[in-house]
Amino acid sequence: MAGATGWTAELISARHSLERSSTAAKVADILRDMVMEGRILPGAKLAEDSIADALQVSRNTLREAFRLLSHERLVVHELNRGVFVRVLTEADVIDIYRMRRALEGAALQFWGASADPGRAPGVSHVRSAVTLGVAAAERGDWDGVGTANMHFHRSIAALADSARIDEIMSQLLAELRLAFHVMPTVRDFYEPYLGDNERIATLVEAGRSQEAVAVLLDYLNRAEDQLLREFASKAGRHSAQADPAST
Amino acid sequence: MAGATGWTAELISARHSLERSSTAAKVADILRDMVMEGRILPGAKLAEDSIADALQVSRNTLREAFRLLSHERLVVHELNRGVFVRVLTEADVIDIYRMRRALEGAALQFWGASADPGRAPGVSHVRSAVTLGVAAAERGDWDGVGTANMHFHRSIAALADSARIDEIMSQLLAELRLAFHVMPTVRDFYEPYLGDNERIATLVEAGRSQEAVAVLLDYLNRAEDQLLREFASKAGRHSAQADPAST
DNA sequence: ATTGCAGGATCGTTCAACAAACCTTAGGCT
DNA sequence: AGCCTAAGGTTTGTTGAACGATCCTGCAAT
Repeated sequence: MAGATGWTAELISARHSLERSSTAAKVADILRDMVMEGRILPGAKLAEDSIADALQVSRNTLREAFRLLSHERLVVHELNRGVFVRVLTEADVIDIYRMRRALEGAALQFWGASADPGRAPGVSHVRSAVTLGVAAAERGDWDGVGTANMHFHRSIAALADSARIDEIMSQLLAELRLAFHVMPTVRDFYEPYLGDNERIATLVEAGRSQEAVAVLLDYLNRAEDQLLREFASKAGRHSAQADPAST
Repeated sequence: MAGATGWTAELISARHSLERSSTAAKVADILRDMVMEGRILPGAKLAEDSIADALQVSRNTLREAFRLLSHERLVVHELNRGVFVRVLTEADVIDIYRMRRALEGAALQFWGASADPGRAPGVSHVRSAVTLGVAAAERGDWDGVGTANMHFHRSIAALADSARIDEIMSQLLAELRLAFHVMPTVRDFYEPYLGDNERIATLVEAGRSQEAVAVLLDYLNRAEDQLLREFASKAGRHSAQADPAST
């Protein structure tokens, strides 16, 4: 680009590529991607032998990768039975949204109030996530809207400026993606909330954090309800033929 | 139907007693206790060979135990260098207290408001933690006061009634115990806060959650400051001659 | 329809081995 | 002396094989 400074910046951004990582971490990366993309569905068993064979790693290393993923709650480990892709229950969804209310709400209320321009960088990230989502919606890219929505909520939590909160937040959103597999189409899920995000961003920029919290909590309530409704309807569909009384 | 369901319910409550655990988990338990009691100090290296030899387990299972502990942030794993007992930095303390403000504050504000007796159980736990602390203080058991204080804050977070929040909270308090090793005596740390806990409990019982949040946040500020001061004085003692600018 | 009992499959754990990365130490150079 | 380099020993990362323990499946028996 410009010159010498462009060099170093480029190098820094490429630094992660030479951050060595154990093969267990790489294996975990591969499996995580497949789970998140829905190529391995919740409830599926991850057999040690077949996966170790397919990836050409030893069972011991694969087991270390499993530990990493179970720590992220993407898989569950049952003693002597193996590991399975996590199946979210209604209780999980309720719990996750309860935590989101706590983290995002607190971030907005305690740290979103600083209206002075000195702490604007965090707020500007919120705004850019909103515009990103609007742009994606305008070109009909509902997958992009979903990604932007995640950015939005992560930027809300990031107002607290805490590495731990950021990490937990990413983990919660990753978990939720397991639940999104029950959604028939992502559009129905994300479309209603574009306006909410915009309103929250505006309120934060105006320093009216109390009102922003109110909108956020209302948003979380509706999103949670929608997910739970989808869960209930799916459960109904499944137990219909599992009912043994009709033989 | 009434009789049969009573049976199974009782069985479910006793189910945990036959929950077997892997040897890796047992090894992690042993090491966790030693770290928490200060028998292994922060910064110490946990060599695989010697520990595996002492505990009579294979290196592989020991490494699985290490994963568990590093997930709890009690040890850190450096690639090709080994695992070390976590050394908390000032930045860590700041971050942990930021998270505590978010979780405990949100729990108190969003879920502590329910003054109806129907949701009293959670509030009663807060109260009993307070009386436990007072009793310990009266008999001079300052270790007991510390334990009661942890119970108190865990019961505050438990108002949210979320398994995830409970887990994170326990983890944060466990991490903080690593920092407490810098405190000369625990009494100086806990004594000033007995009154705060009592006041918070009373406010919660009265349904005045907004005021309770204020007291709690003030408490967290002071506790954080005290810890950071202790950190600074210790660092000063260590690097006194490393700073050539001041005379 | 439930119970009891093989047989096979999978997991938990150990062991021994080797390559790779790290740390220490001894020389060699200016 | 002080600094760089190279050799050697030590510890970690990963593998492959092995064996007991546990779980699952199918079939026979009541």
